[in-house]
Amino acid sequence: MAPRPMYEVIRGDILDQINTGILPPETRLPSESELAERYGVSRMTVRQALDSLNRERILVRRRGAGTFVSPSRPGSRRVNRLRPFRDDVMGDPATVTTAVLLRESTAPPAEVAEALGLADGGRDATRIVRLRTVDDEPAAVQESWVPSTVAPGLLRGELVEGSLYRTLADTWGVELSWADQQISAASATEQLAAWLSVRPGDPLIRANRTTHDSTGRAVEWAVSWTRPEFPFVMRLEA
Amino acid sequence: MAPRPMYEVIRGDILDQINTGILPPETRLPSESELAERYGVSRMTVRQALDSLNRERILVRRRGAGTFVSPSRPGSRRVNRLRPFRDDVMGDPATVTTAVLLRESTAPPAEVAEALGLADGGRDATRIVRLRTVDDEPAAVQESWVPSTVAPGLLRGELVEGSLYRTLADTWGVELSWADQQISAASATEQLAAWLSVRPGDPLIRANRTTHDSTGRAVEWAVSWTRPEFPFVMRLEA
DNA sequence: GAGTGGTCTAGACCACATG
DNA sequence: ATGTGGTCTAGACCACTCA
Repeated sequence: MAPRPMYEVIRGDILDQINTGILPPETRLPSESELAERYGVSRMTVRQALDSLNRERILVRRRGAGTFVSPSRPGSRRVNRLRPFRDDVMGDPATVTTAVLLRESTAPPAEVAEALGLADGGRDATRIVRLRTVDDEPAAVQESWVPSTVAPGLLRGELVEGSLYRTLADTWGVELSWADQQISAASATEQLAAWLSVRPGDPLIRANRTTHDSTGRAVEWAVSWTRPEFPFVMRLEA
Repeated sequence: MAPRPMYEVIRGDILDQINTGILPPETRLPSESELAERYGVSRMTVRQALDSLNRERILVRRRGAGTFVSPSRPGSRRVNRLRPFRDDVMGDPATVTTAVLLRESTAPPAEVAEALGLADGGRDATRIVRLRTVDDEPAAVQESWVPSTVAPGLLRGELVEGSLYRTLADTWGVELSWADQQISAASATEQLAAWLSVRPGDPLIRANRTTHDSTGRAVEWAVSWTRPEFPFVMRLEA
């Protein structure tokens, strides 16, 4: 028993036809009335499917003219989302690995302590430096700071699938909610160059962010250096 | 005559009541049937209003329970927006200037033509290279390609306040809608270094994007090089 | 003028949450 | 058991685009 609603079936059919190239970009779809007849449903049901695809910009609707496949390229992944590293990687990598380069418990530098809102008391935090590889290619080095008050014992336990976000959620019940992120550029230091298999001085994408949970508490401060071959992809909306 | 659709009227009423505090967070709204009766419309029309507010997370709907005002106040500022350069600059710069370094009409390279969806016919485009300064400091070089079919005559006219987006909107009625953007890093070439007052080889933020209008048509392909002192800031949501 | 999408109706049956 | 939202119908009139 999987009685999917008809509008989801129709939606899925259209999506398949777009992804397989049966419906190339700019193609006009059959009219609402024709689709309704073809599926044996009412026009309102067809509209539920078309409207949802229209809202996601996969289809473009023009009154009086018809419904068309959006001319945009299929790089349709949305990346302005807060989520684990591996979900942000473009394409379909076979393997995404994590190597922990360093893990220690220490007082964070002033800049980090301030971003995390750590007062004079309890300014202890866990620092984790990881190397992420994509298809055996070194892609990024990530340095994360998590206050001890958020995740006591993070120093010792295993990371769930190498993901700090998964670990915070599964082990400490931290509900990640939002992050403020800055993206810039930097030259590779000797150390970074060695880890990332580039030459010292080569350009890297530098990002830092402060991550908050659903209560608004800062739970992580992180900085990362990523090779330019692995750009940050995002969609901007008007 | 302002024949606004009824579902927009209902939507606006509810939004007003939320914003004025008449409907505080977590409050339950009247049921669909009751709202339908109150407004003298059918239930499907009420659903159009409630569904749209639900998609924006302003309302939360629970089957069998009711429709509620979302418990969290929406974050005040959205940052992942498509907008003119000066609106993206951090802080409160006194001056943001634009110098046009180059403007020509030519056939774009294959990569650009493909991104813009230009077929063999009519592959003419206008190329504009601009230097943006913030408080007299060179901040970014932007190179834009706009198909001649989108903005014929762009080669000659003035740019509205130095903004290509404003110009496209005001002069050609182009409604910008969304852009897919990639952010990476690159070393400054001799030319870029001279324009941006950095040394050749210094790291720069490299971004490229394809901008679409409300019909889904690609209207601009752009690449920019920005000094690391002017990072890209964004908010990530879970 | 013919066809399209945008809006709307007045019903219906269902799955689900709550008392 | 009652009421809620989720899905769906078989019509209708309108504004708009395009030939």
